[in-house]
Amino acid sequence: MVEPELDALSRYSHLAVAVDIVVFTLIEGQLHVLLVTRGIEPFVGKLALPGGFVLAGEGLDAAAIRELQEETGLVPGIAHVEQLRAYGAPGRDPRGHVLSVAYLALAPELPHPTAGSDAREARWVPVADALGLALAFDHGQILRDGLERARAKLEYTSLATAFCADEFTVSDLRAVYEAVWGYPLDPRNFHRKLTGTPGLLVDTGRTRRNGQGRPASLFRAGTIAVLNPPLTRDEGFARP
Amino acid sequence: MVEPELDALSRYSHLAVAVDIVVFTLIEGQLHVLLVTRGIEPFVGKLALPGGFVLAGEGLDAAAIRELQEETGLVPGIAHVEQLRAYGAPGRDPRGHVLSVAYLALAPELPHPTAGSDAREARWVPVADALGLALAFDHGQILRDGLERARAKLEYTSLATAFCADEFTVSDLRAVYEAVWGYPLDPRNFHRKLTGTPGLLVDTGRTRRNGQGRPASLFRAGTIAVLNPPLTRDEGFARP
DNA sequence: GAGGATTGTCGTCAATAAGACGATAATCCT
DNA sequence: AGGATTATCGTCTTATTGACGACAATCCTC
Repeated sequence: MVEPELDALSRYSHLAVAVDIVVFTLIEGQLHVLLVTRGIEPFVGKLALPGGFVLAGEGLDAAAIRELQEETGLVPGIAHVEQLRAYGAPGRDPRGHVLSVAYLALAPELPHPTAGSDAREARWVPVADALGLALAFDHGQILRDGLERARAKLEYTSLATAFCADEFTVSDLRAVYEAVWGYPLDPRNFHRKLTGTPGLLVDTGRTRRNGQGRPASLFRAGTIAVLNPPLTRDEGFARP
Repeated sequence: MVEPELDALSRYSHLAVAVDIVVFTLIEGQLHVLLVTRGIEPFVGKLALPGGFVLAGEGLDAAAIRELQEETGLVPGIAHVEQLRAYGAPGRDPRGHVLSVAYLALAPELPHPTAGSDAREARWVPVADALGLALAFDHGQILRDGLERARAKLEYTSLATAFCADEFTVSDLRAVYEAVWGYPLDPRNFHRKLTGTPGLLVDTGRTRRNGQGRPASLFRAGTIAVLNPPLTRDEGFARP
């Protein structure tokens, strides 16, 4: 195709660009996703992923982080944020052609679970429930893609630590895996694998009492971000 | 943020949206990427990835496939095409804010390697060379991301077959892995792994003579698209 | 404060898969 | 015919996993 003149760029600006964010966190051992109730058309009253339009001159990552902060009050640096992919089917927004760049964010359990800075109500919904709801736009698909990305990256990265506080126990980590993958793991083999990967966990030397049972050693994330060989999950066992 | 009125969508259309495609193919056992020489500003004369602006009402995948067809004459269905990710840093295009959705395409060796339908010259460049060139825009980064995606997906999918013709030998497949990963694999272990994964390859019963040596059995791709367990690559061995 | 319940950690054993590499098969070349 | 070349099968060793026993260190209850 022929490219535009220098000043004719706006001839090709027929798409609005938005970001939508799949924010996961763990609440009482259960995986939750942040959803907002839409206050305006289209899809008034329906649940949707938090998001909004990219502002002029704003980068995509910046827009995602800004929206995340507006919806949750999350300070950048606490959560892990990465781009998922772009969704641009022509009919996905009834108002017109809107391209959405979806992001995946993982956060530790937050002190204030809900804090909407604008009119929309935001709340944490168990992922198992959210998957059964009819979300606005193609947000159901985006949620499924985000969940699959999170599940896959737990296999071969240290991403699970993004769900944990600065210091955590091996059981904390295992709870993350069990919540995201949806089935229980053997505590002994999990412990062997995670502590046996050099550079993954750094032992603080201290322990933490969890109500009952023997106190667990406290770790913080090490420098290694890649698990090689990976921690394979049992395909076909994930709870929908 | 506050959302626009129904008819105010254009207030948020300040980005132009383009697609850029990383097309890989194998030519004489070497991995090549399709690059075009830019005919207009900015970056006149520089090499860039093929791509162009998304047309009004056009989906992203459709735009990528259209551009791919315009540049290479590739018929949809022959090549594997998947979205890579979106690139939207404000300064990546000197003309203004342009969001690019990058795609990765893998094609078997084509009869007509170069066929530009417009003024730009397109040609296959060995990836080893392309990585050392200063490409236009952030296309160097996109190329590196595309290469990493291809390398990673060979590990756990049957994607290598996308580089091969309809029928192929185990050696053909191994040549794909060696070209993409950049180092040699043991023919015996590779053969055992690939033929030992049920459902991955379907034996046609026929063989093919390759100049010298014993004729090789001809296979076609089976129904299994995921390798479990994966074929792990040797990290830190890849040739740049 | 003794015993049981609970949770964390270490160890053992068998099954599986991968890396190294010998050996044979089926072709081409000279 | 003999050597070179490529394909395929087999063997051995080692690394990793999955299943599960055993012990350690705490809490709870009587």
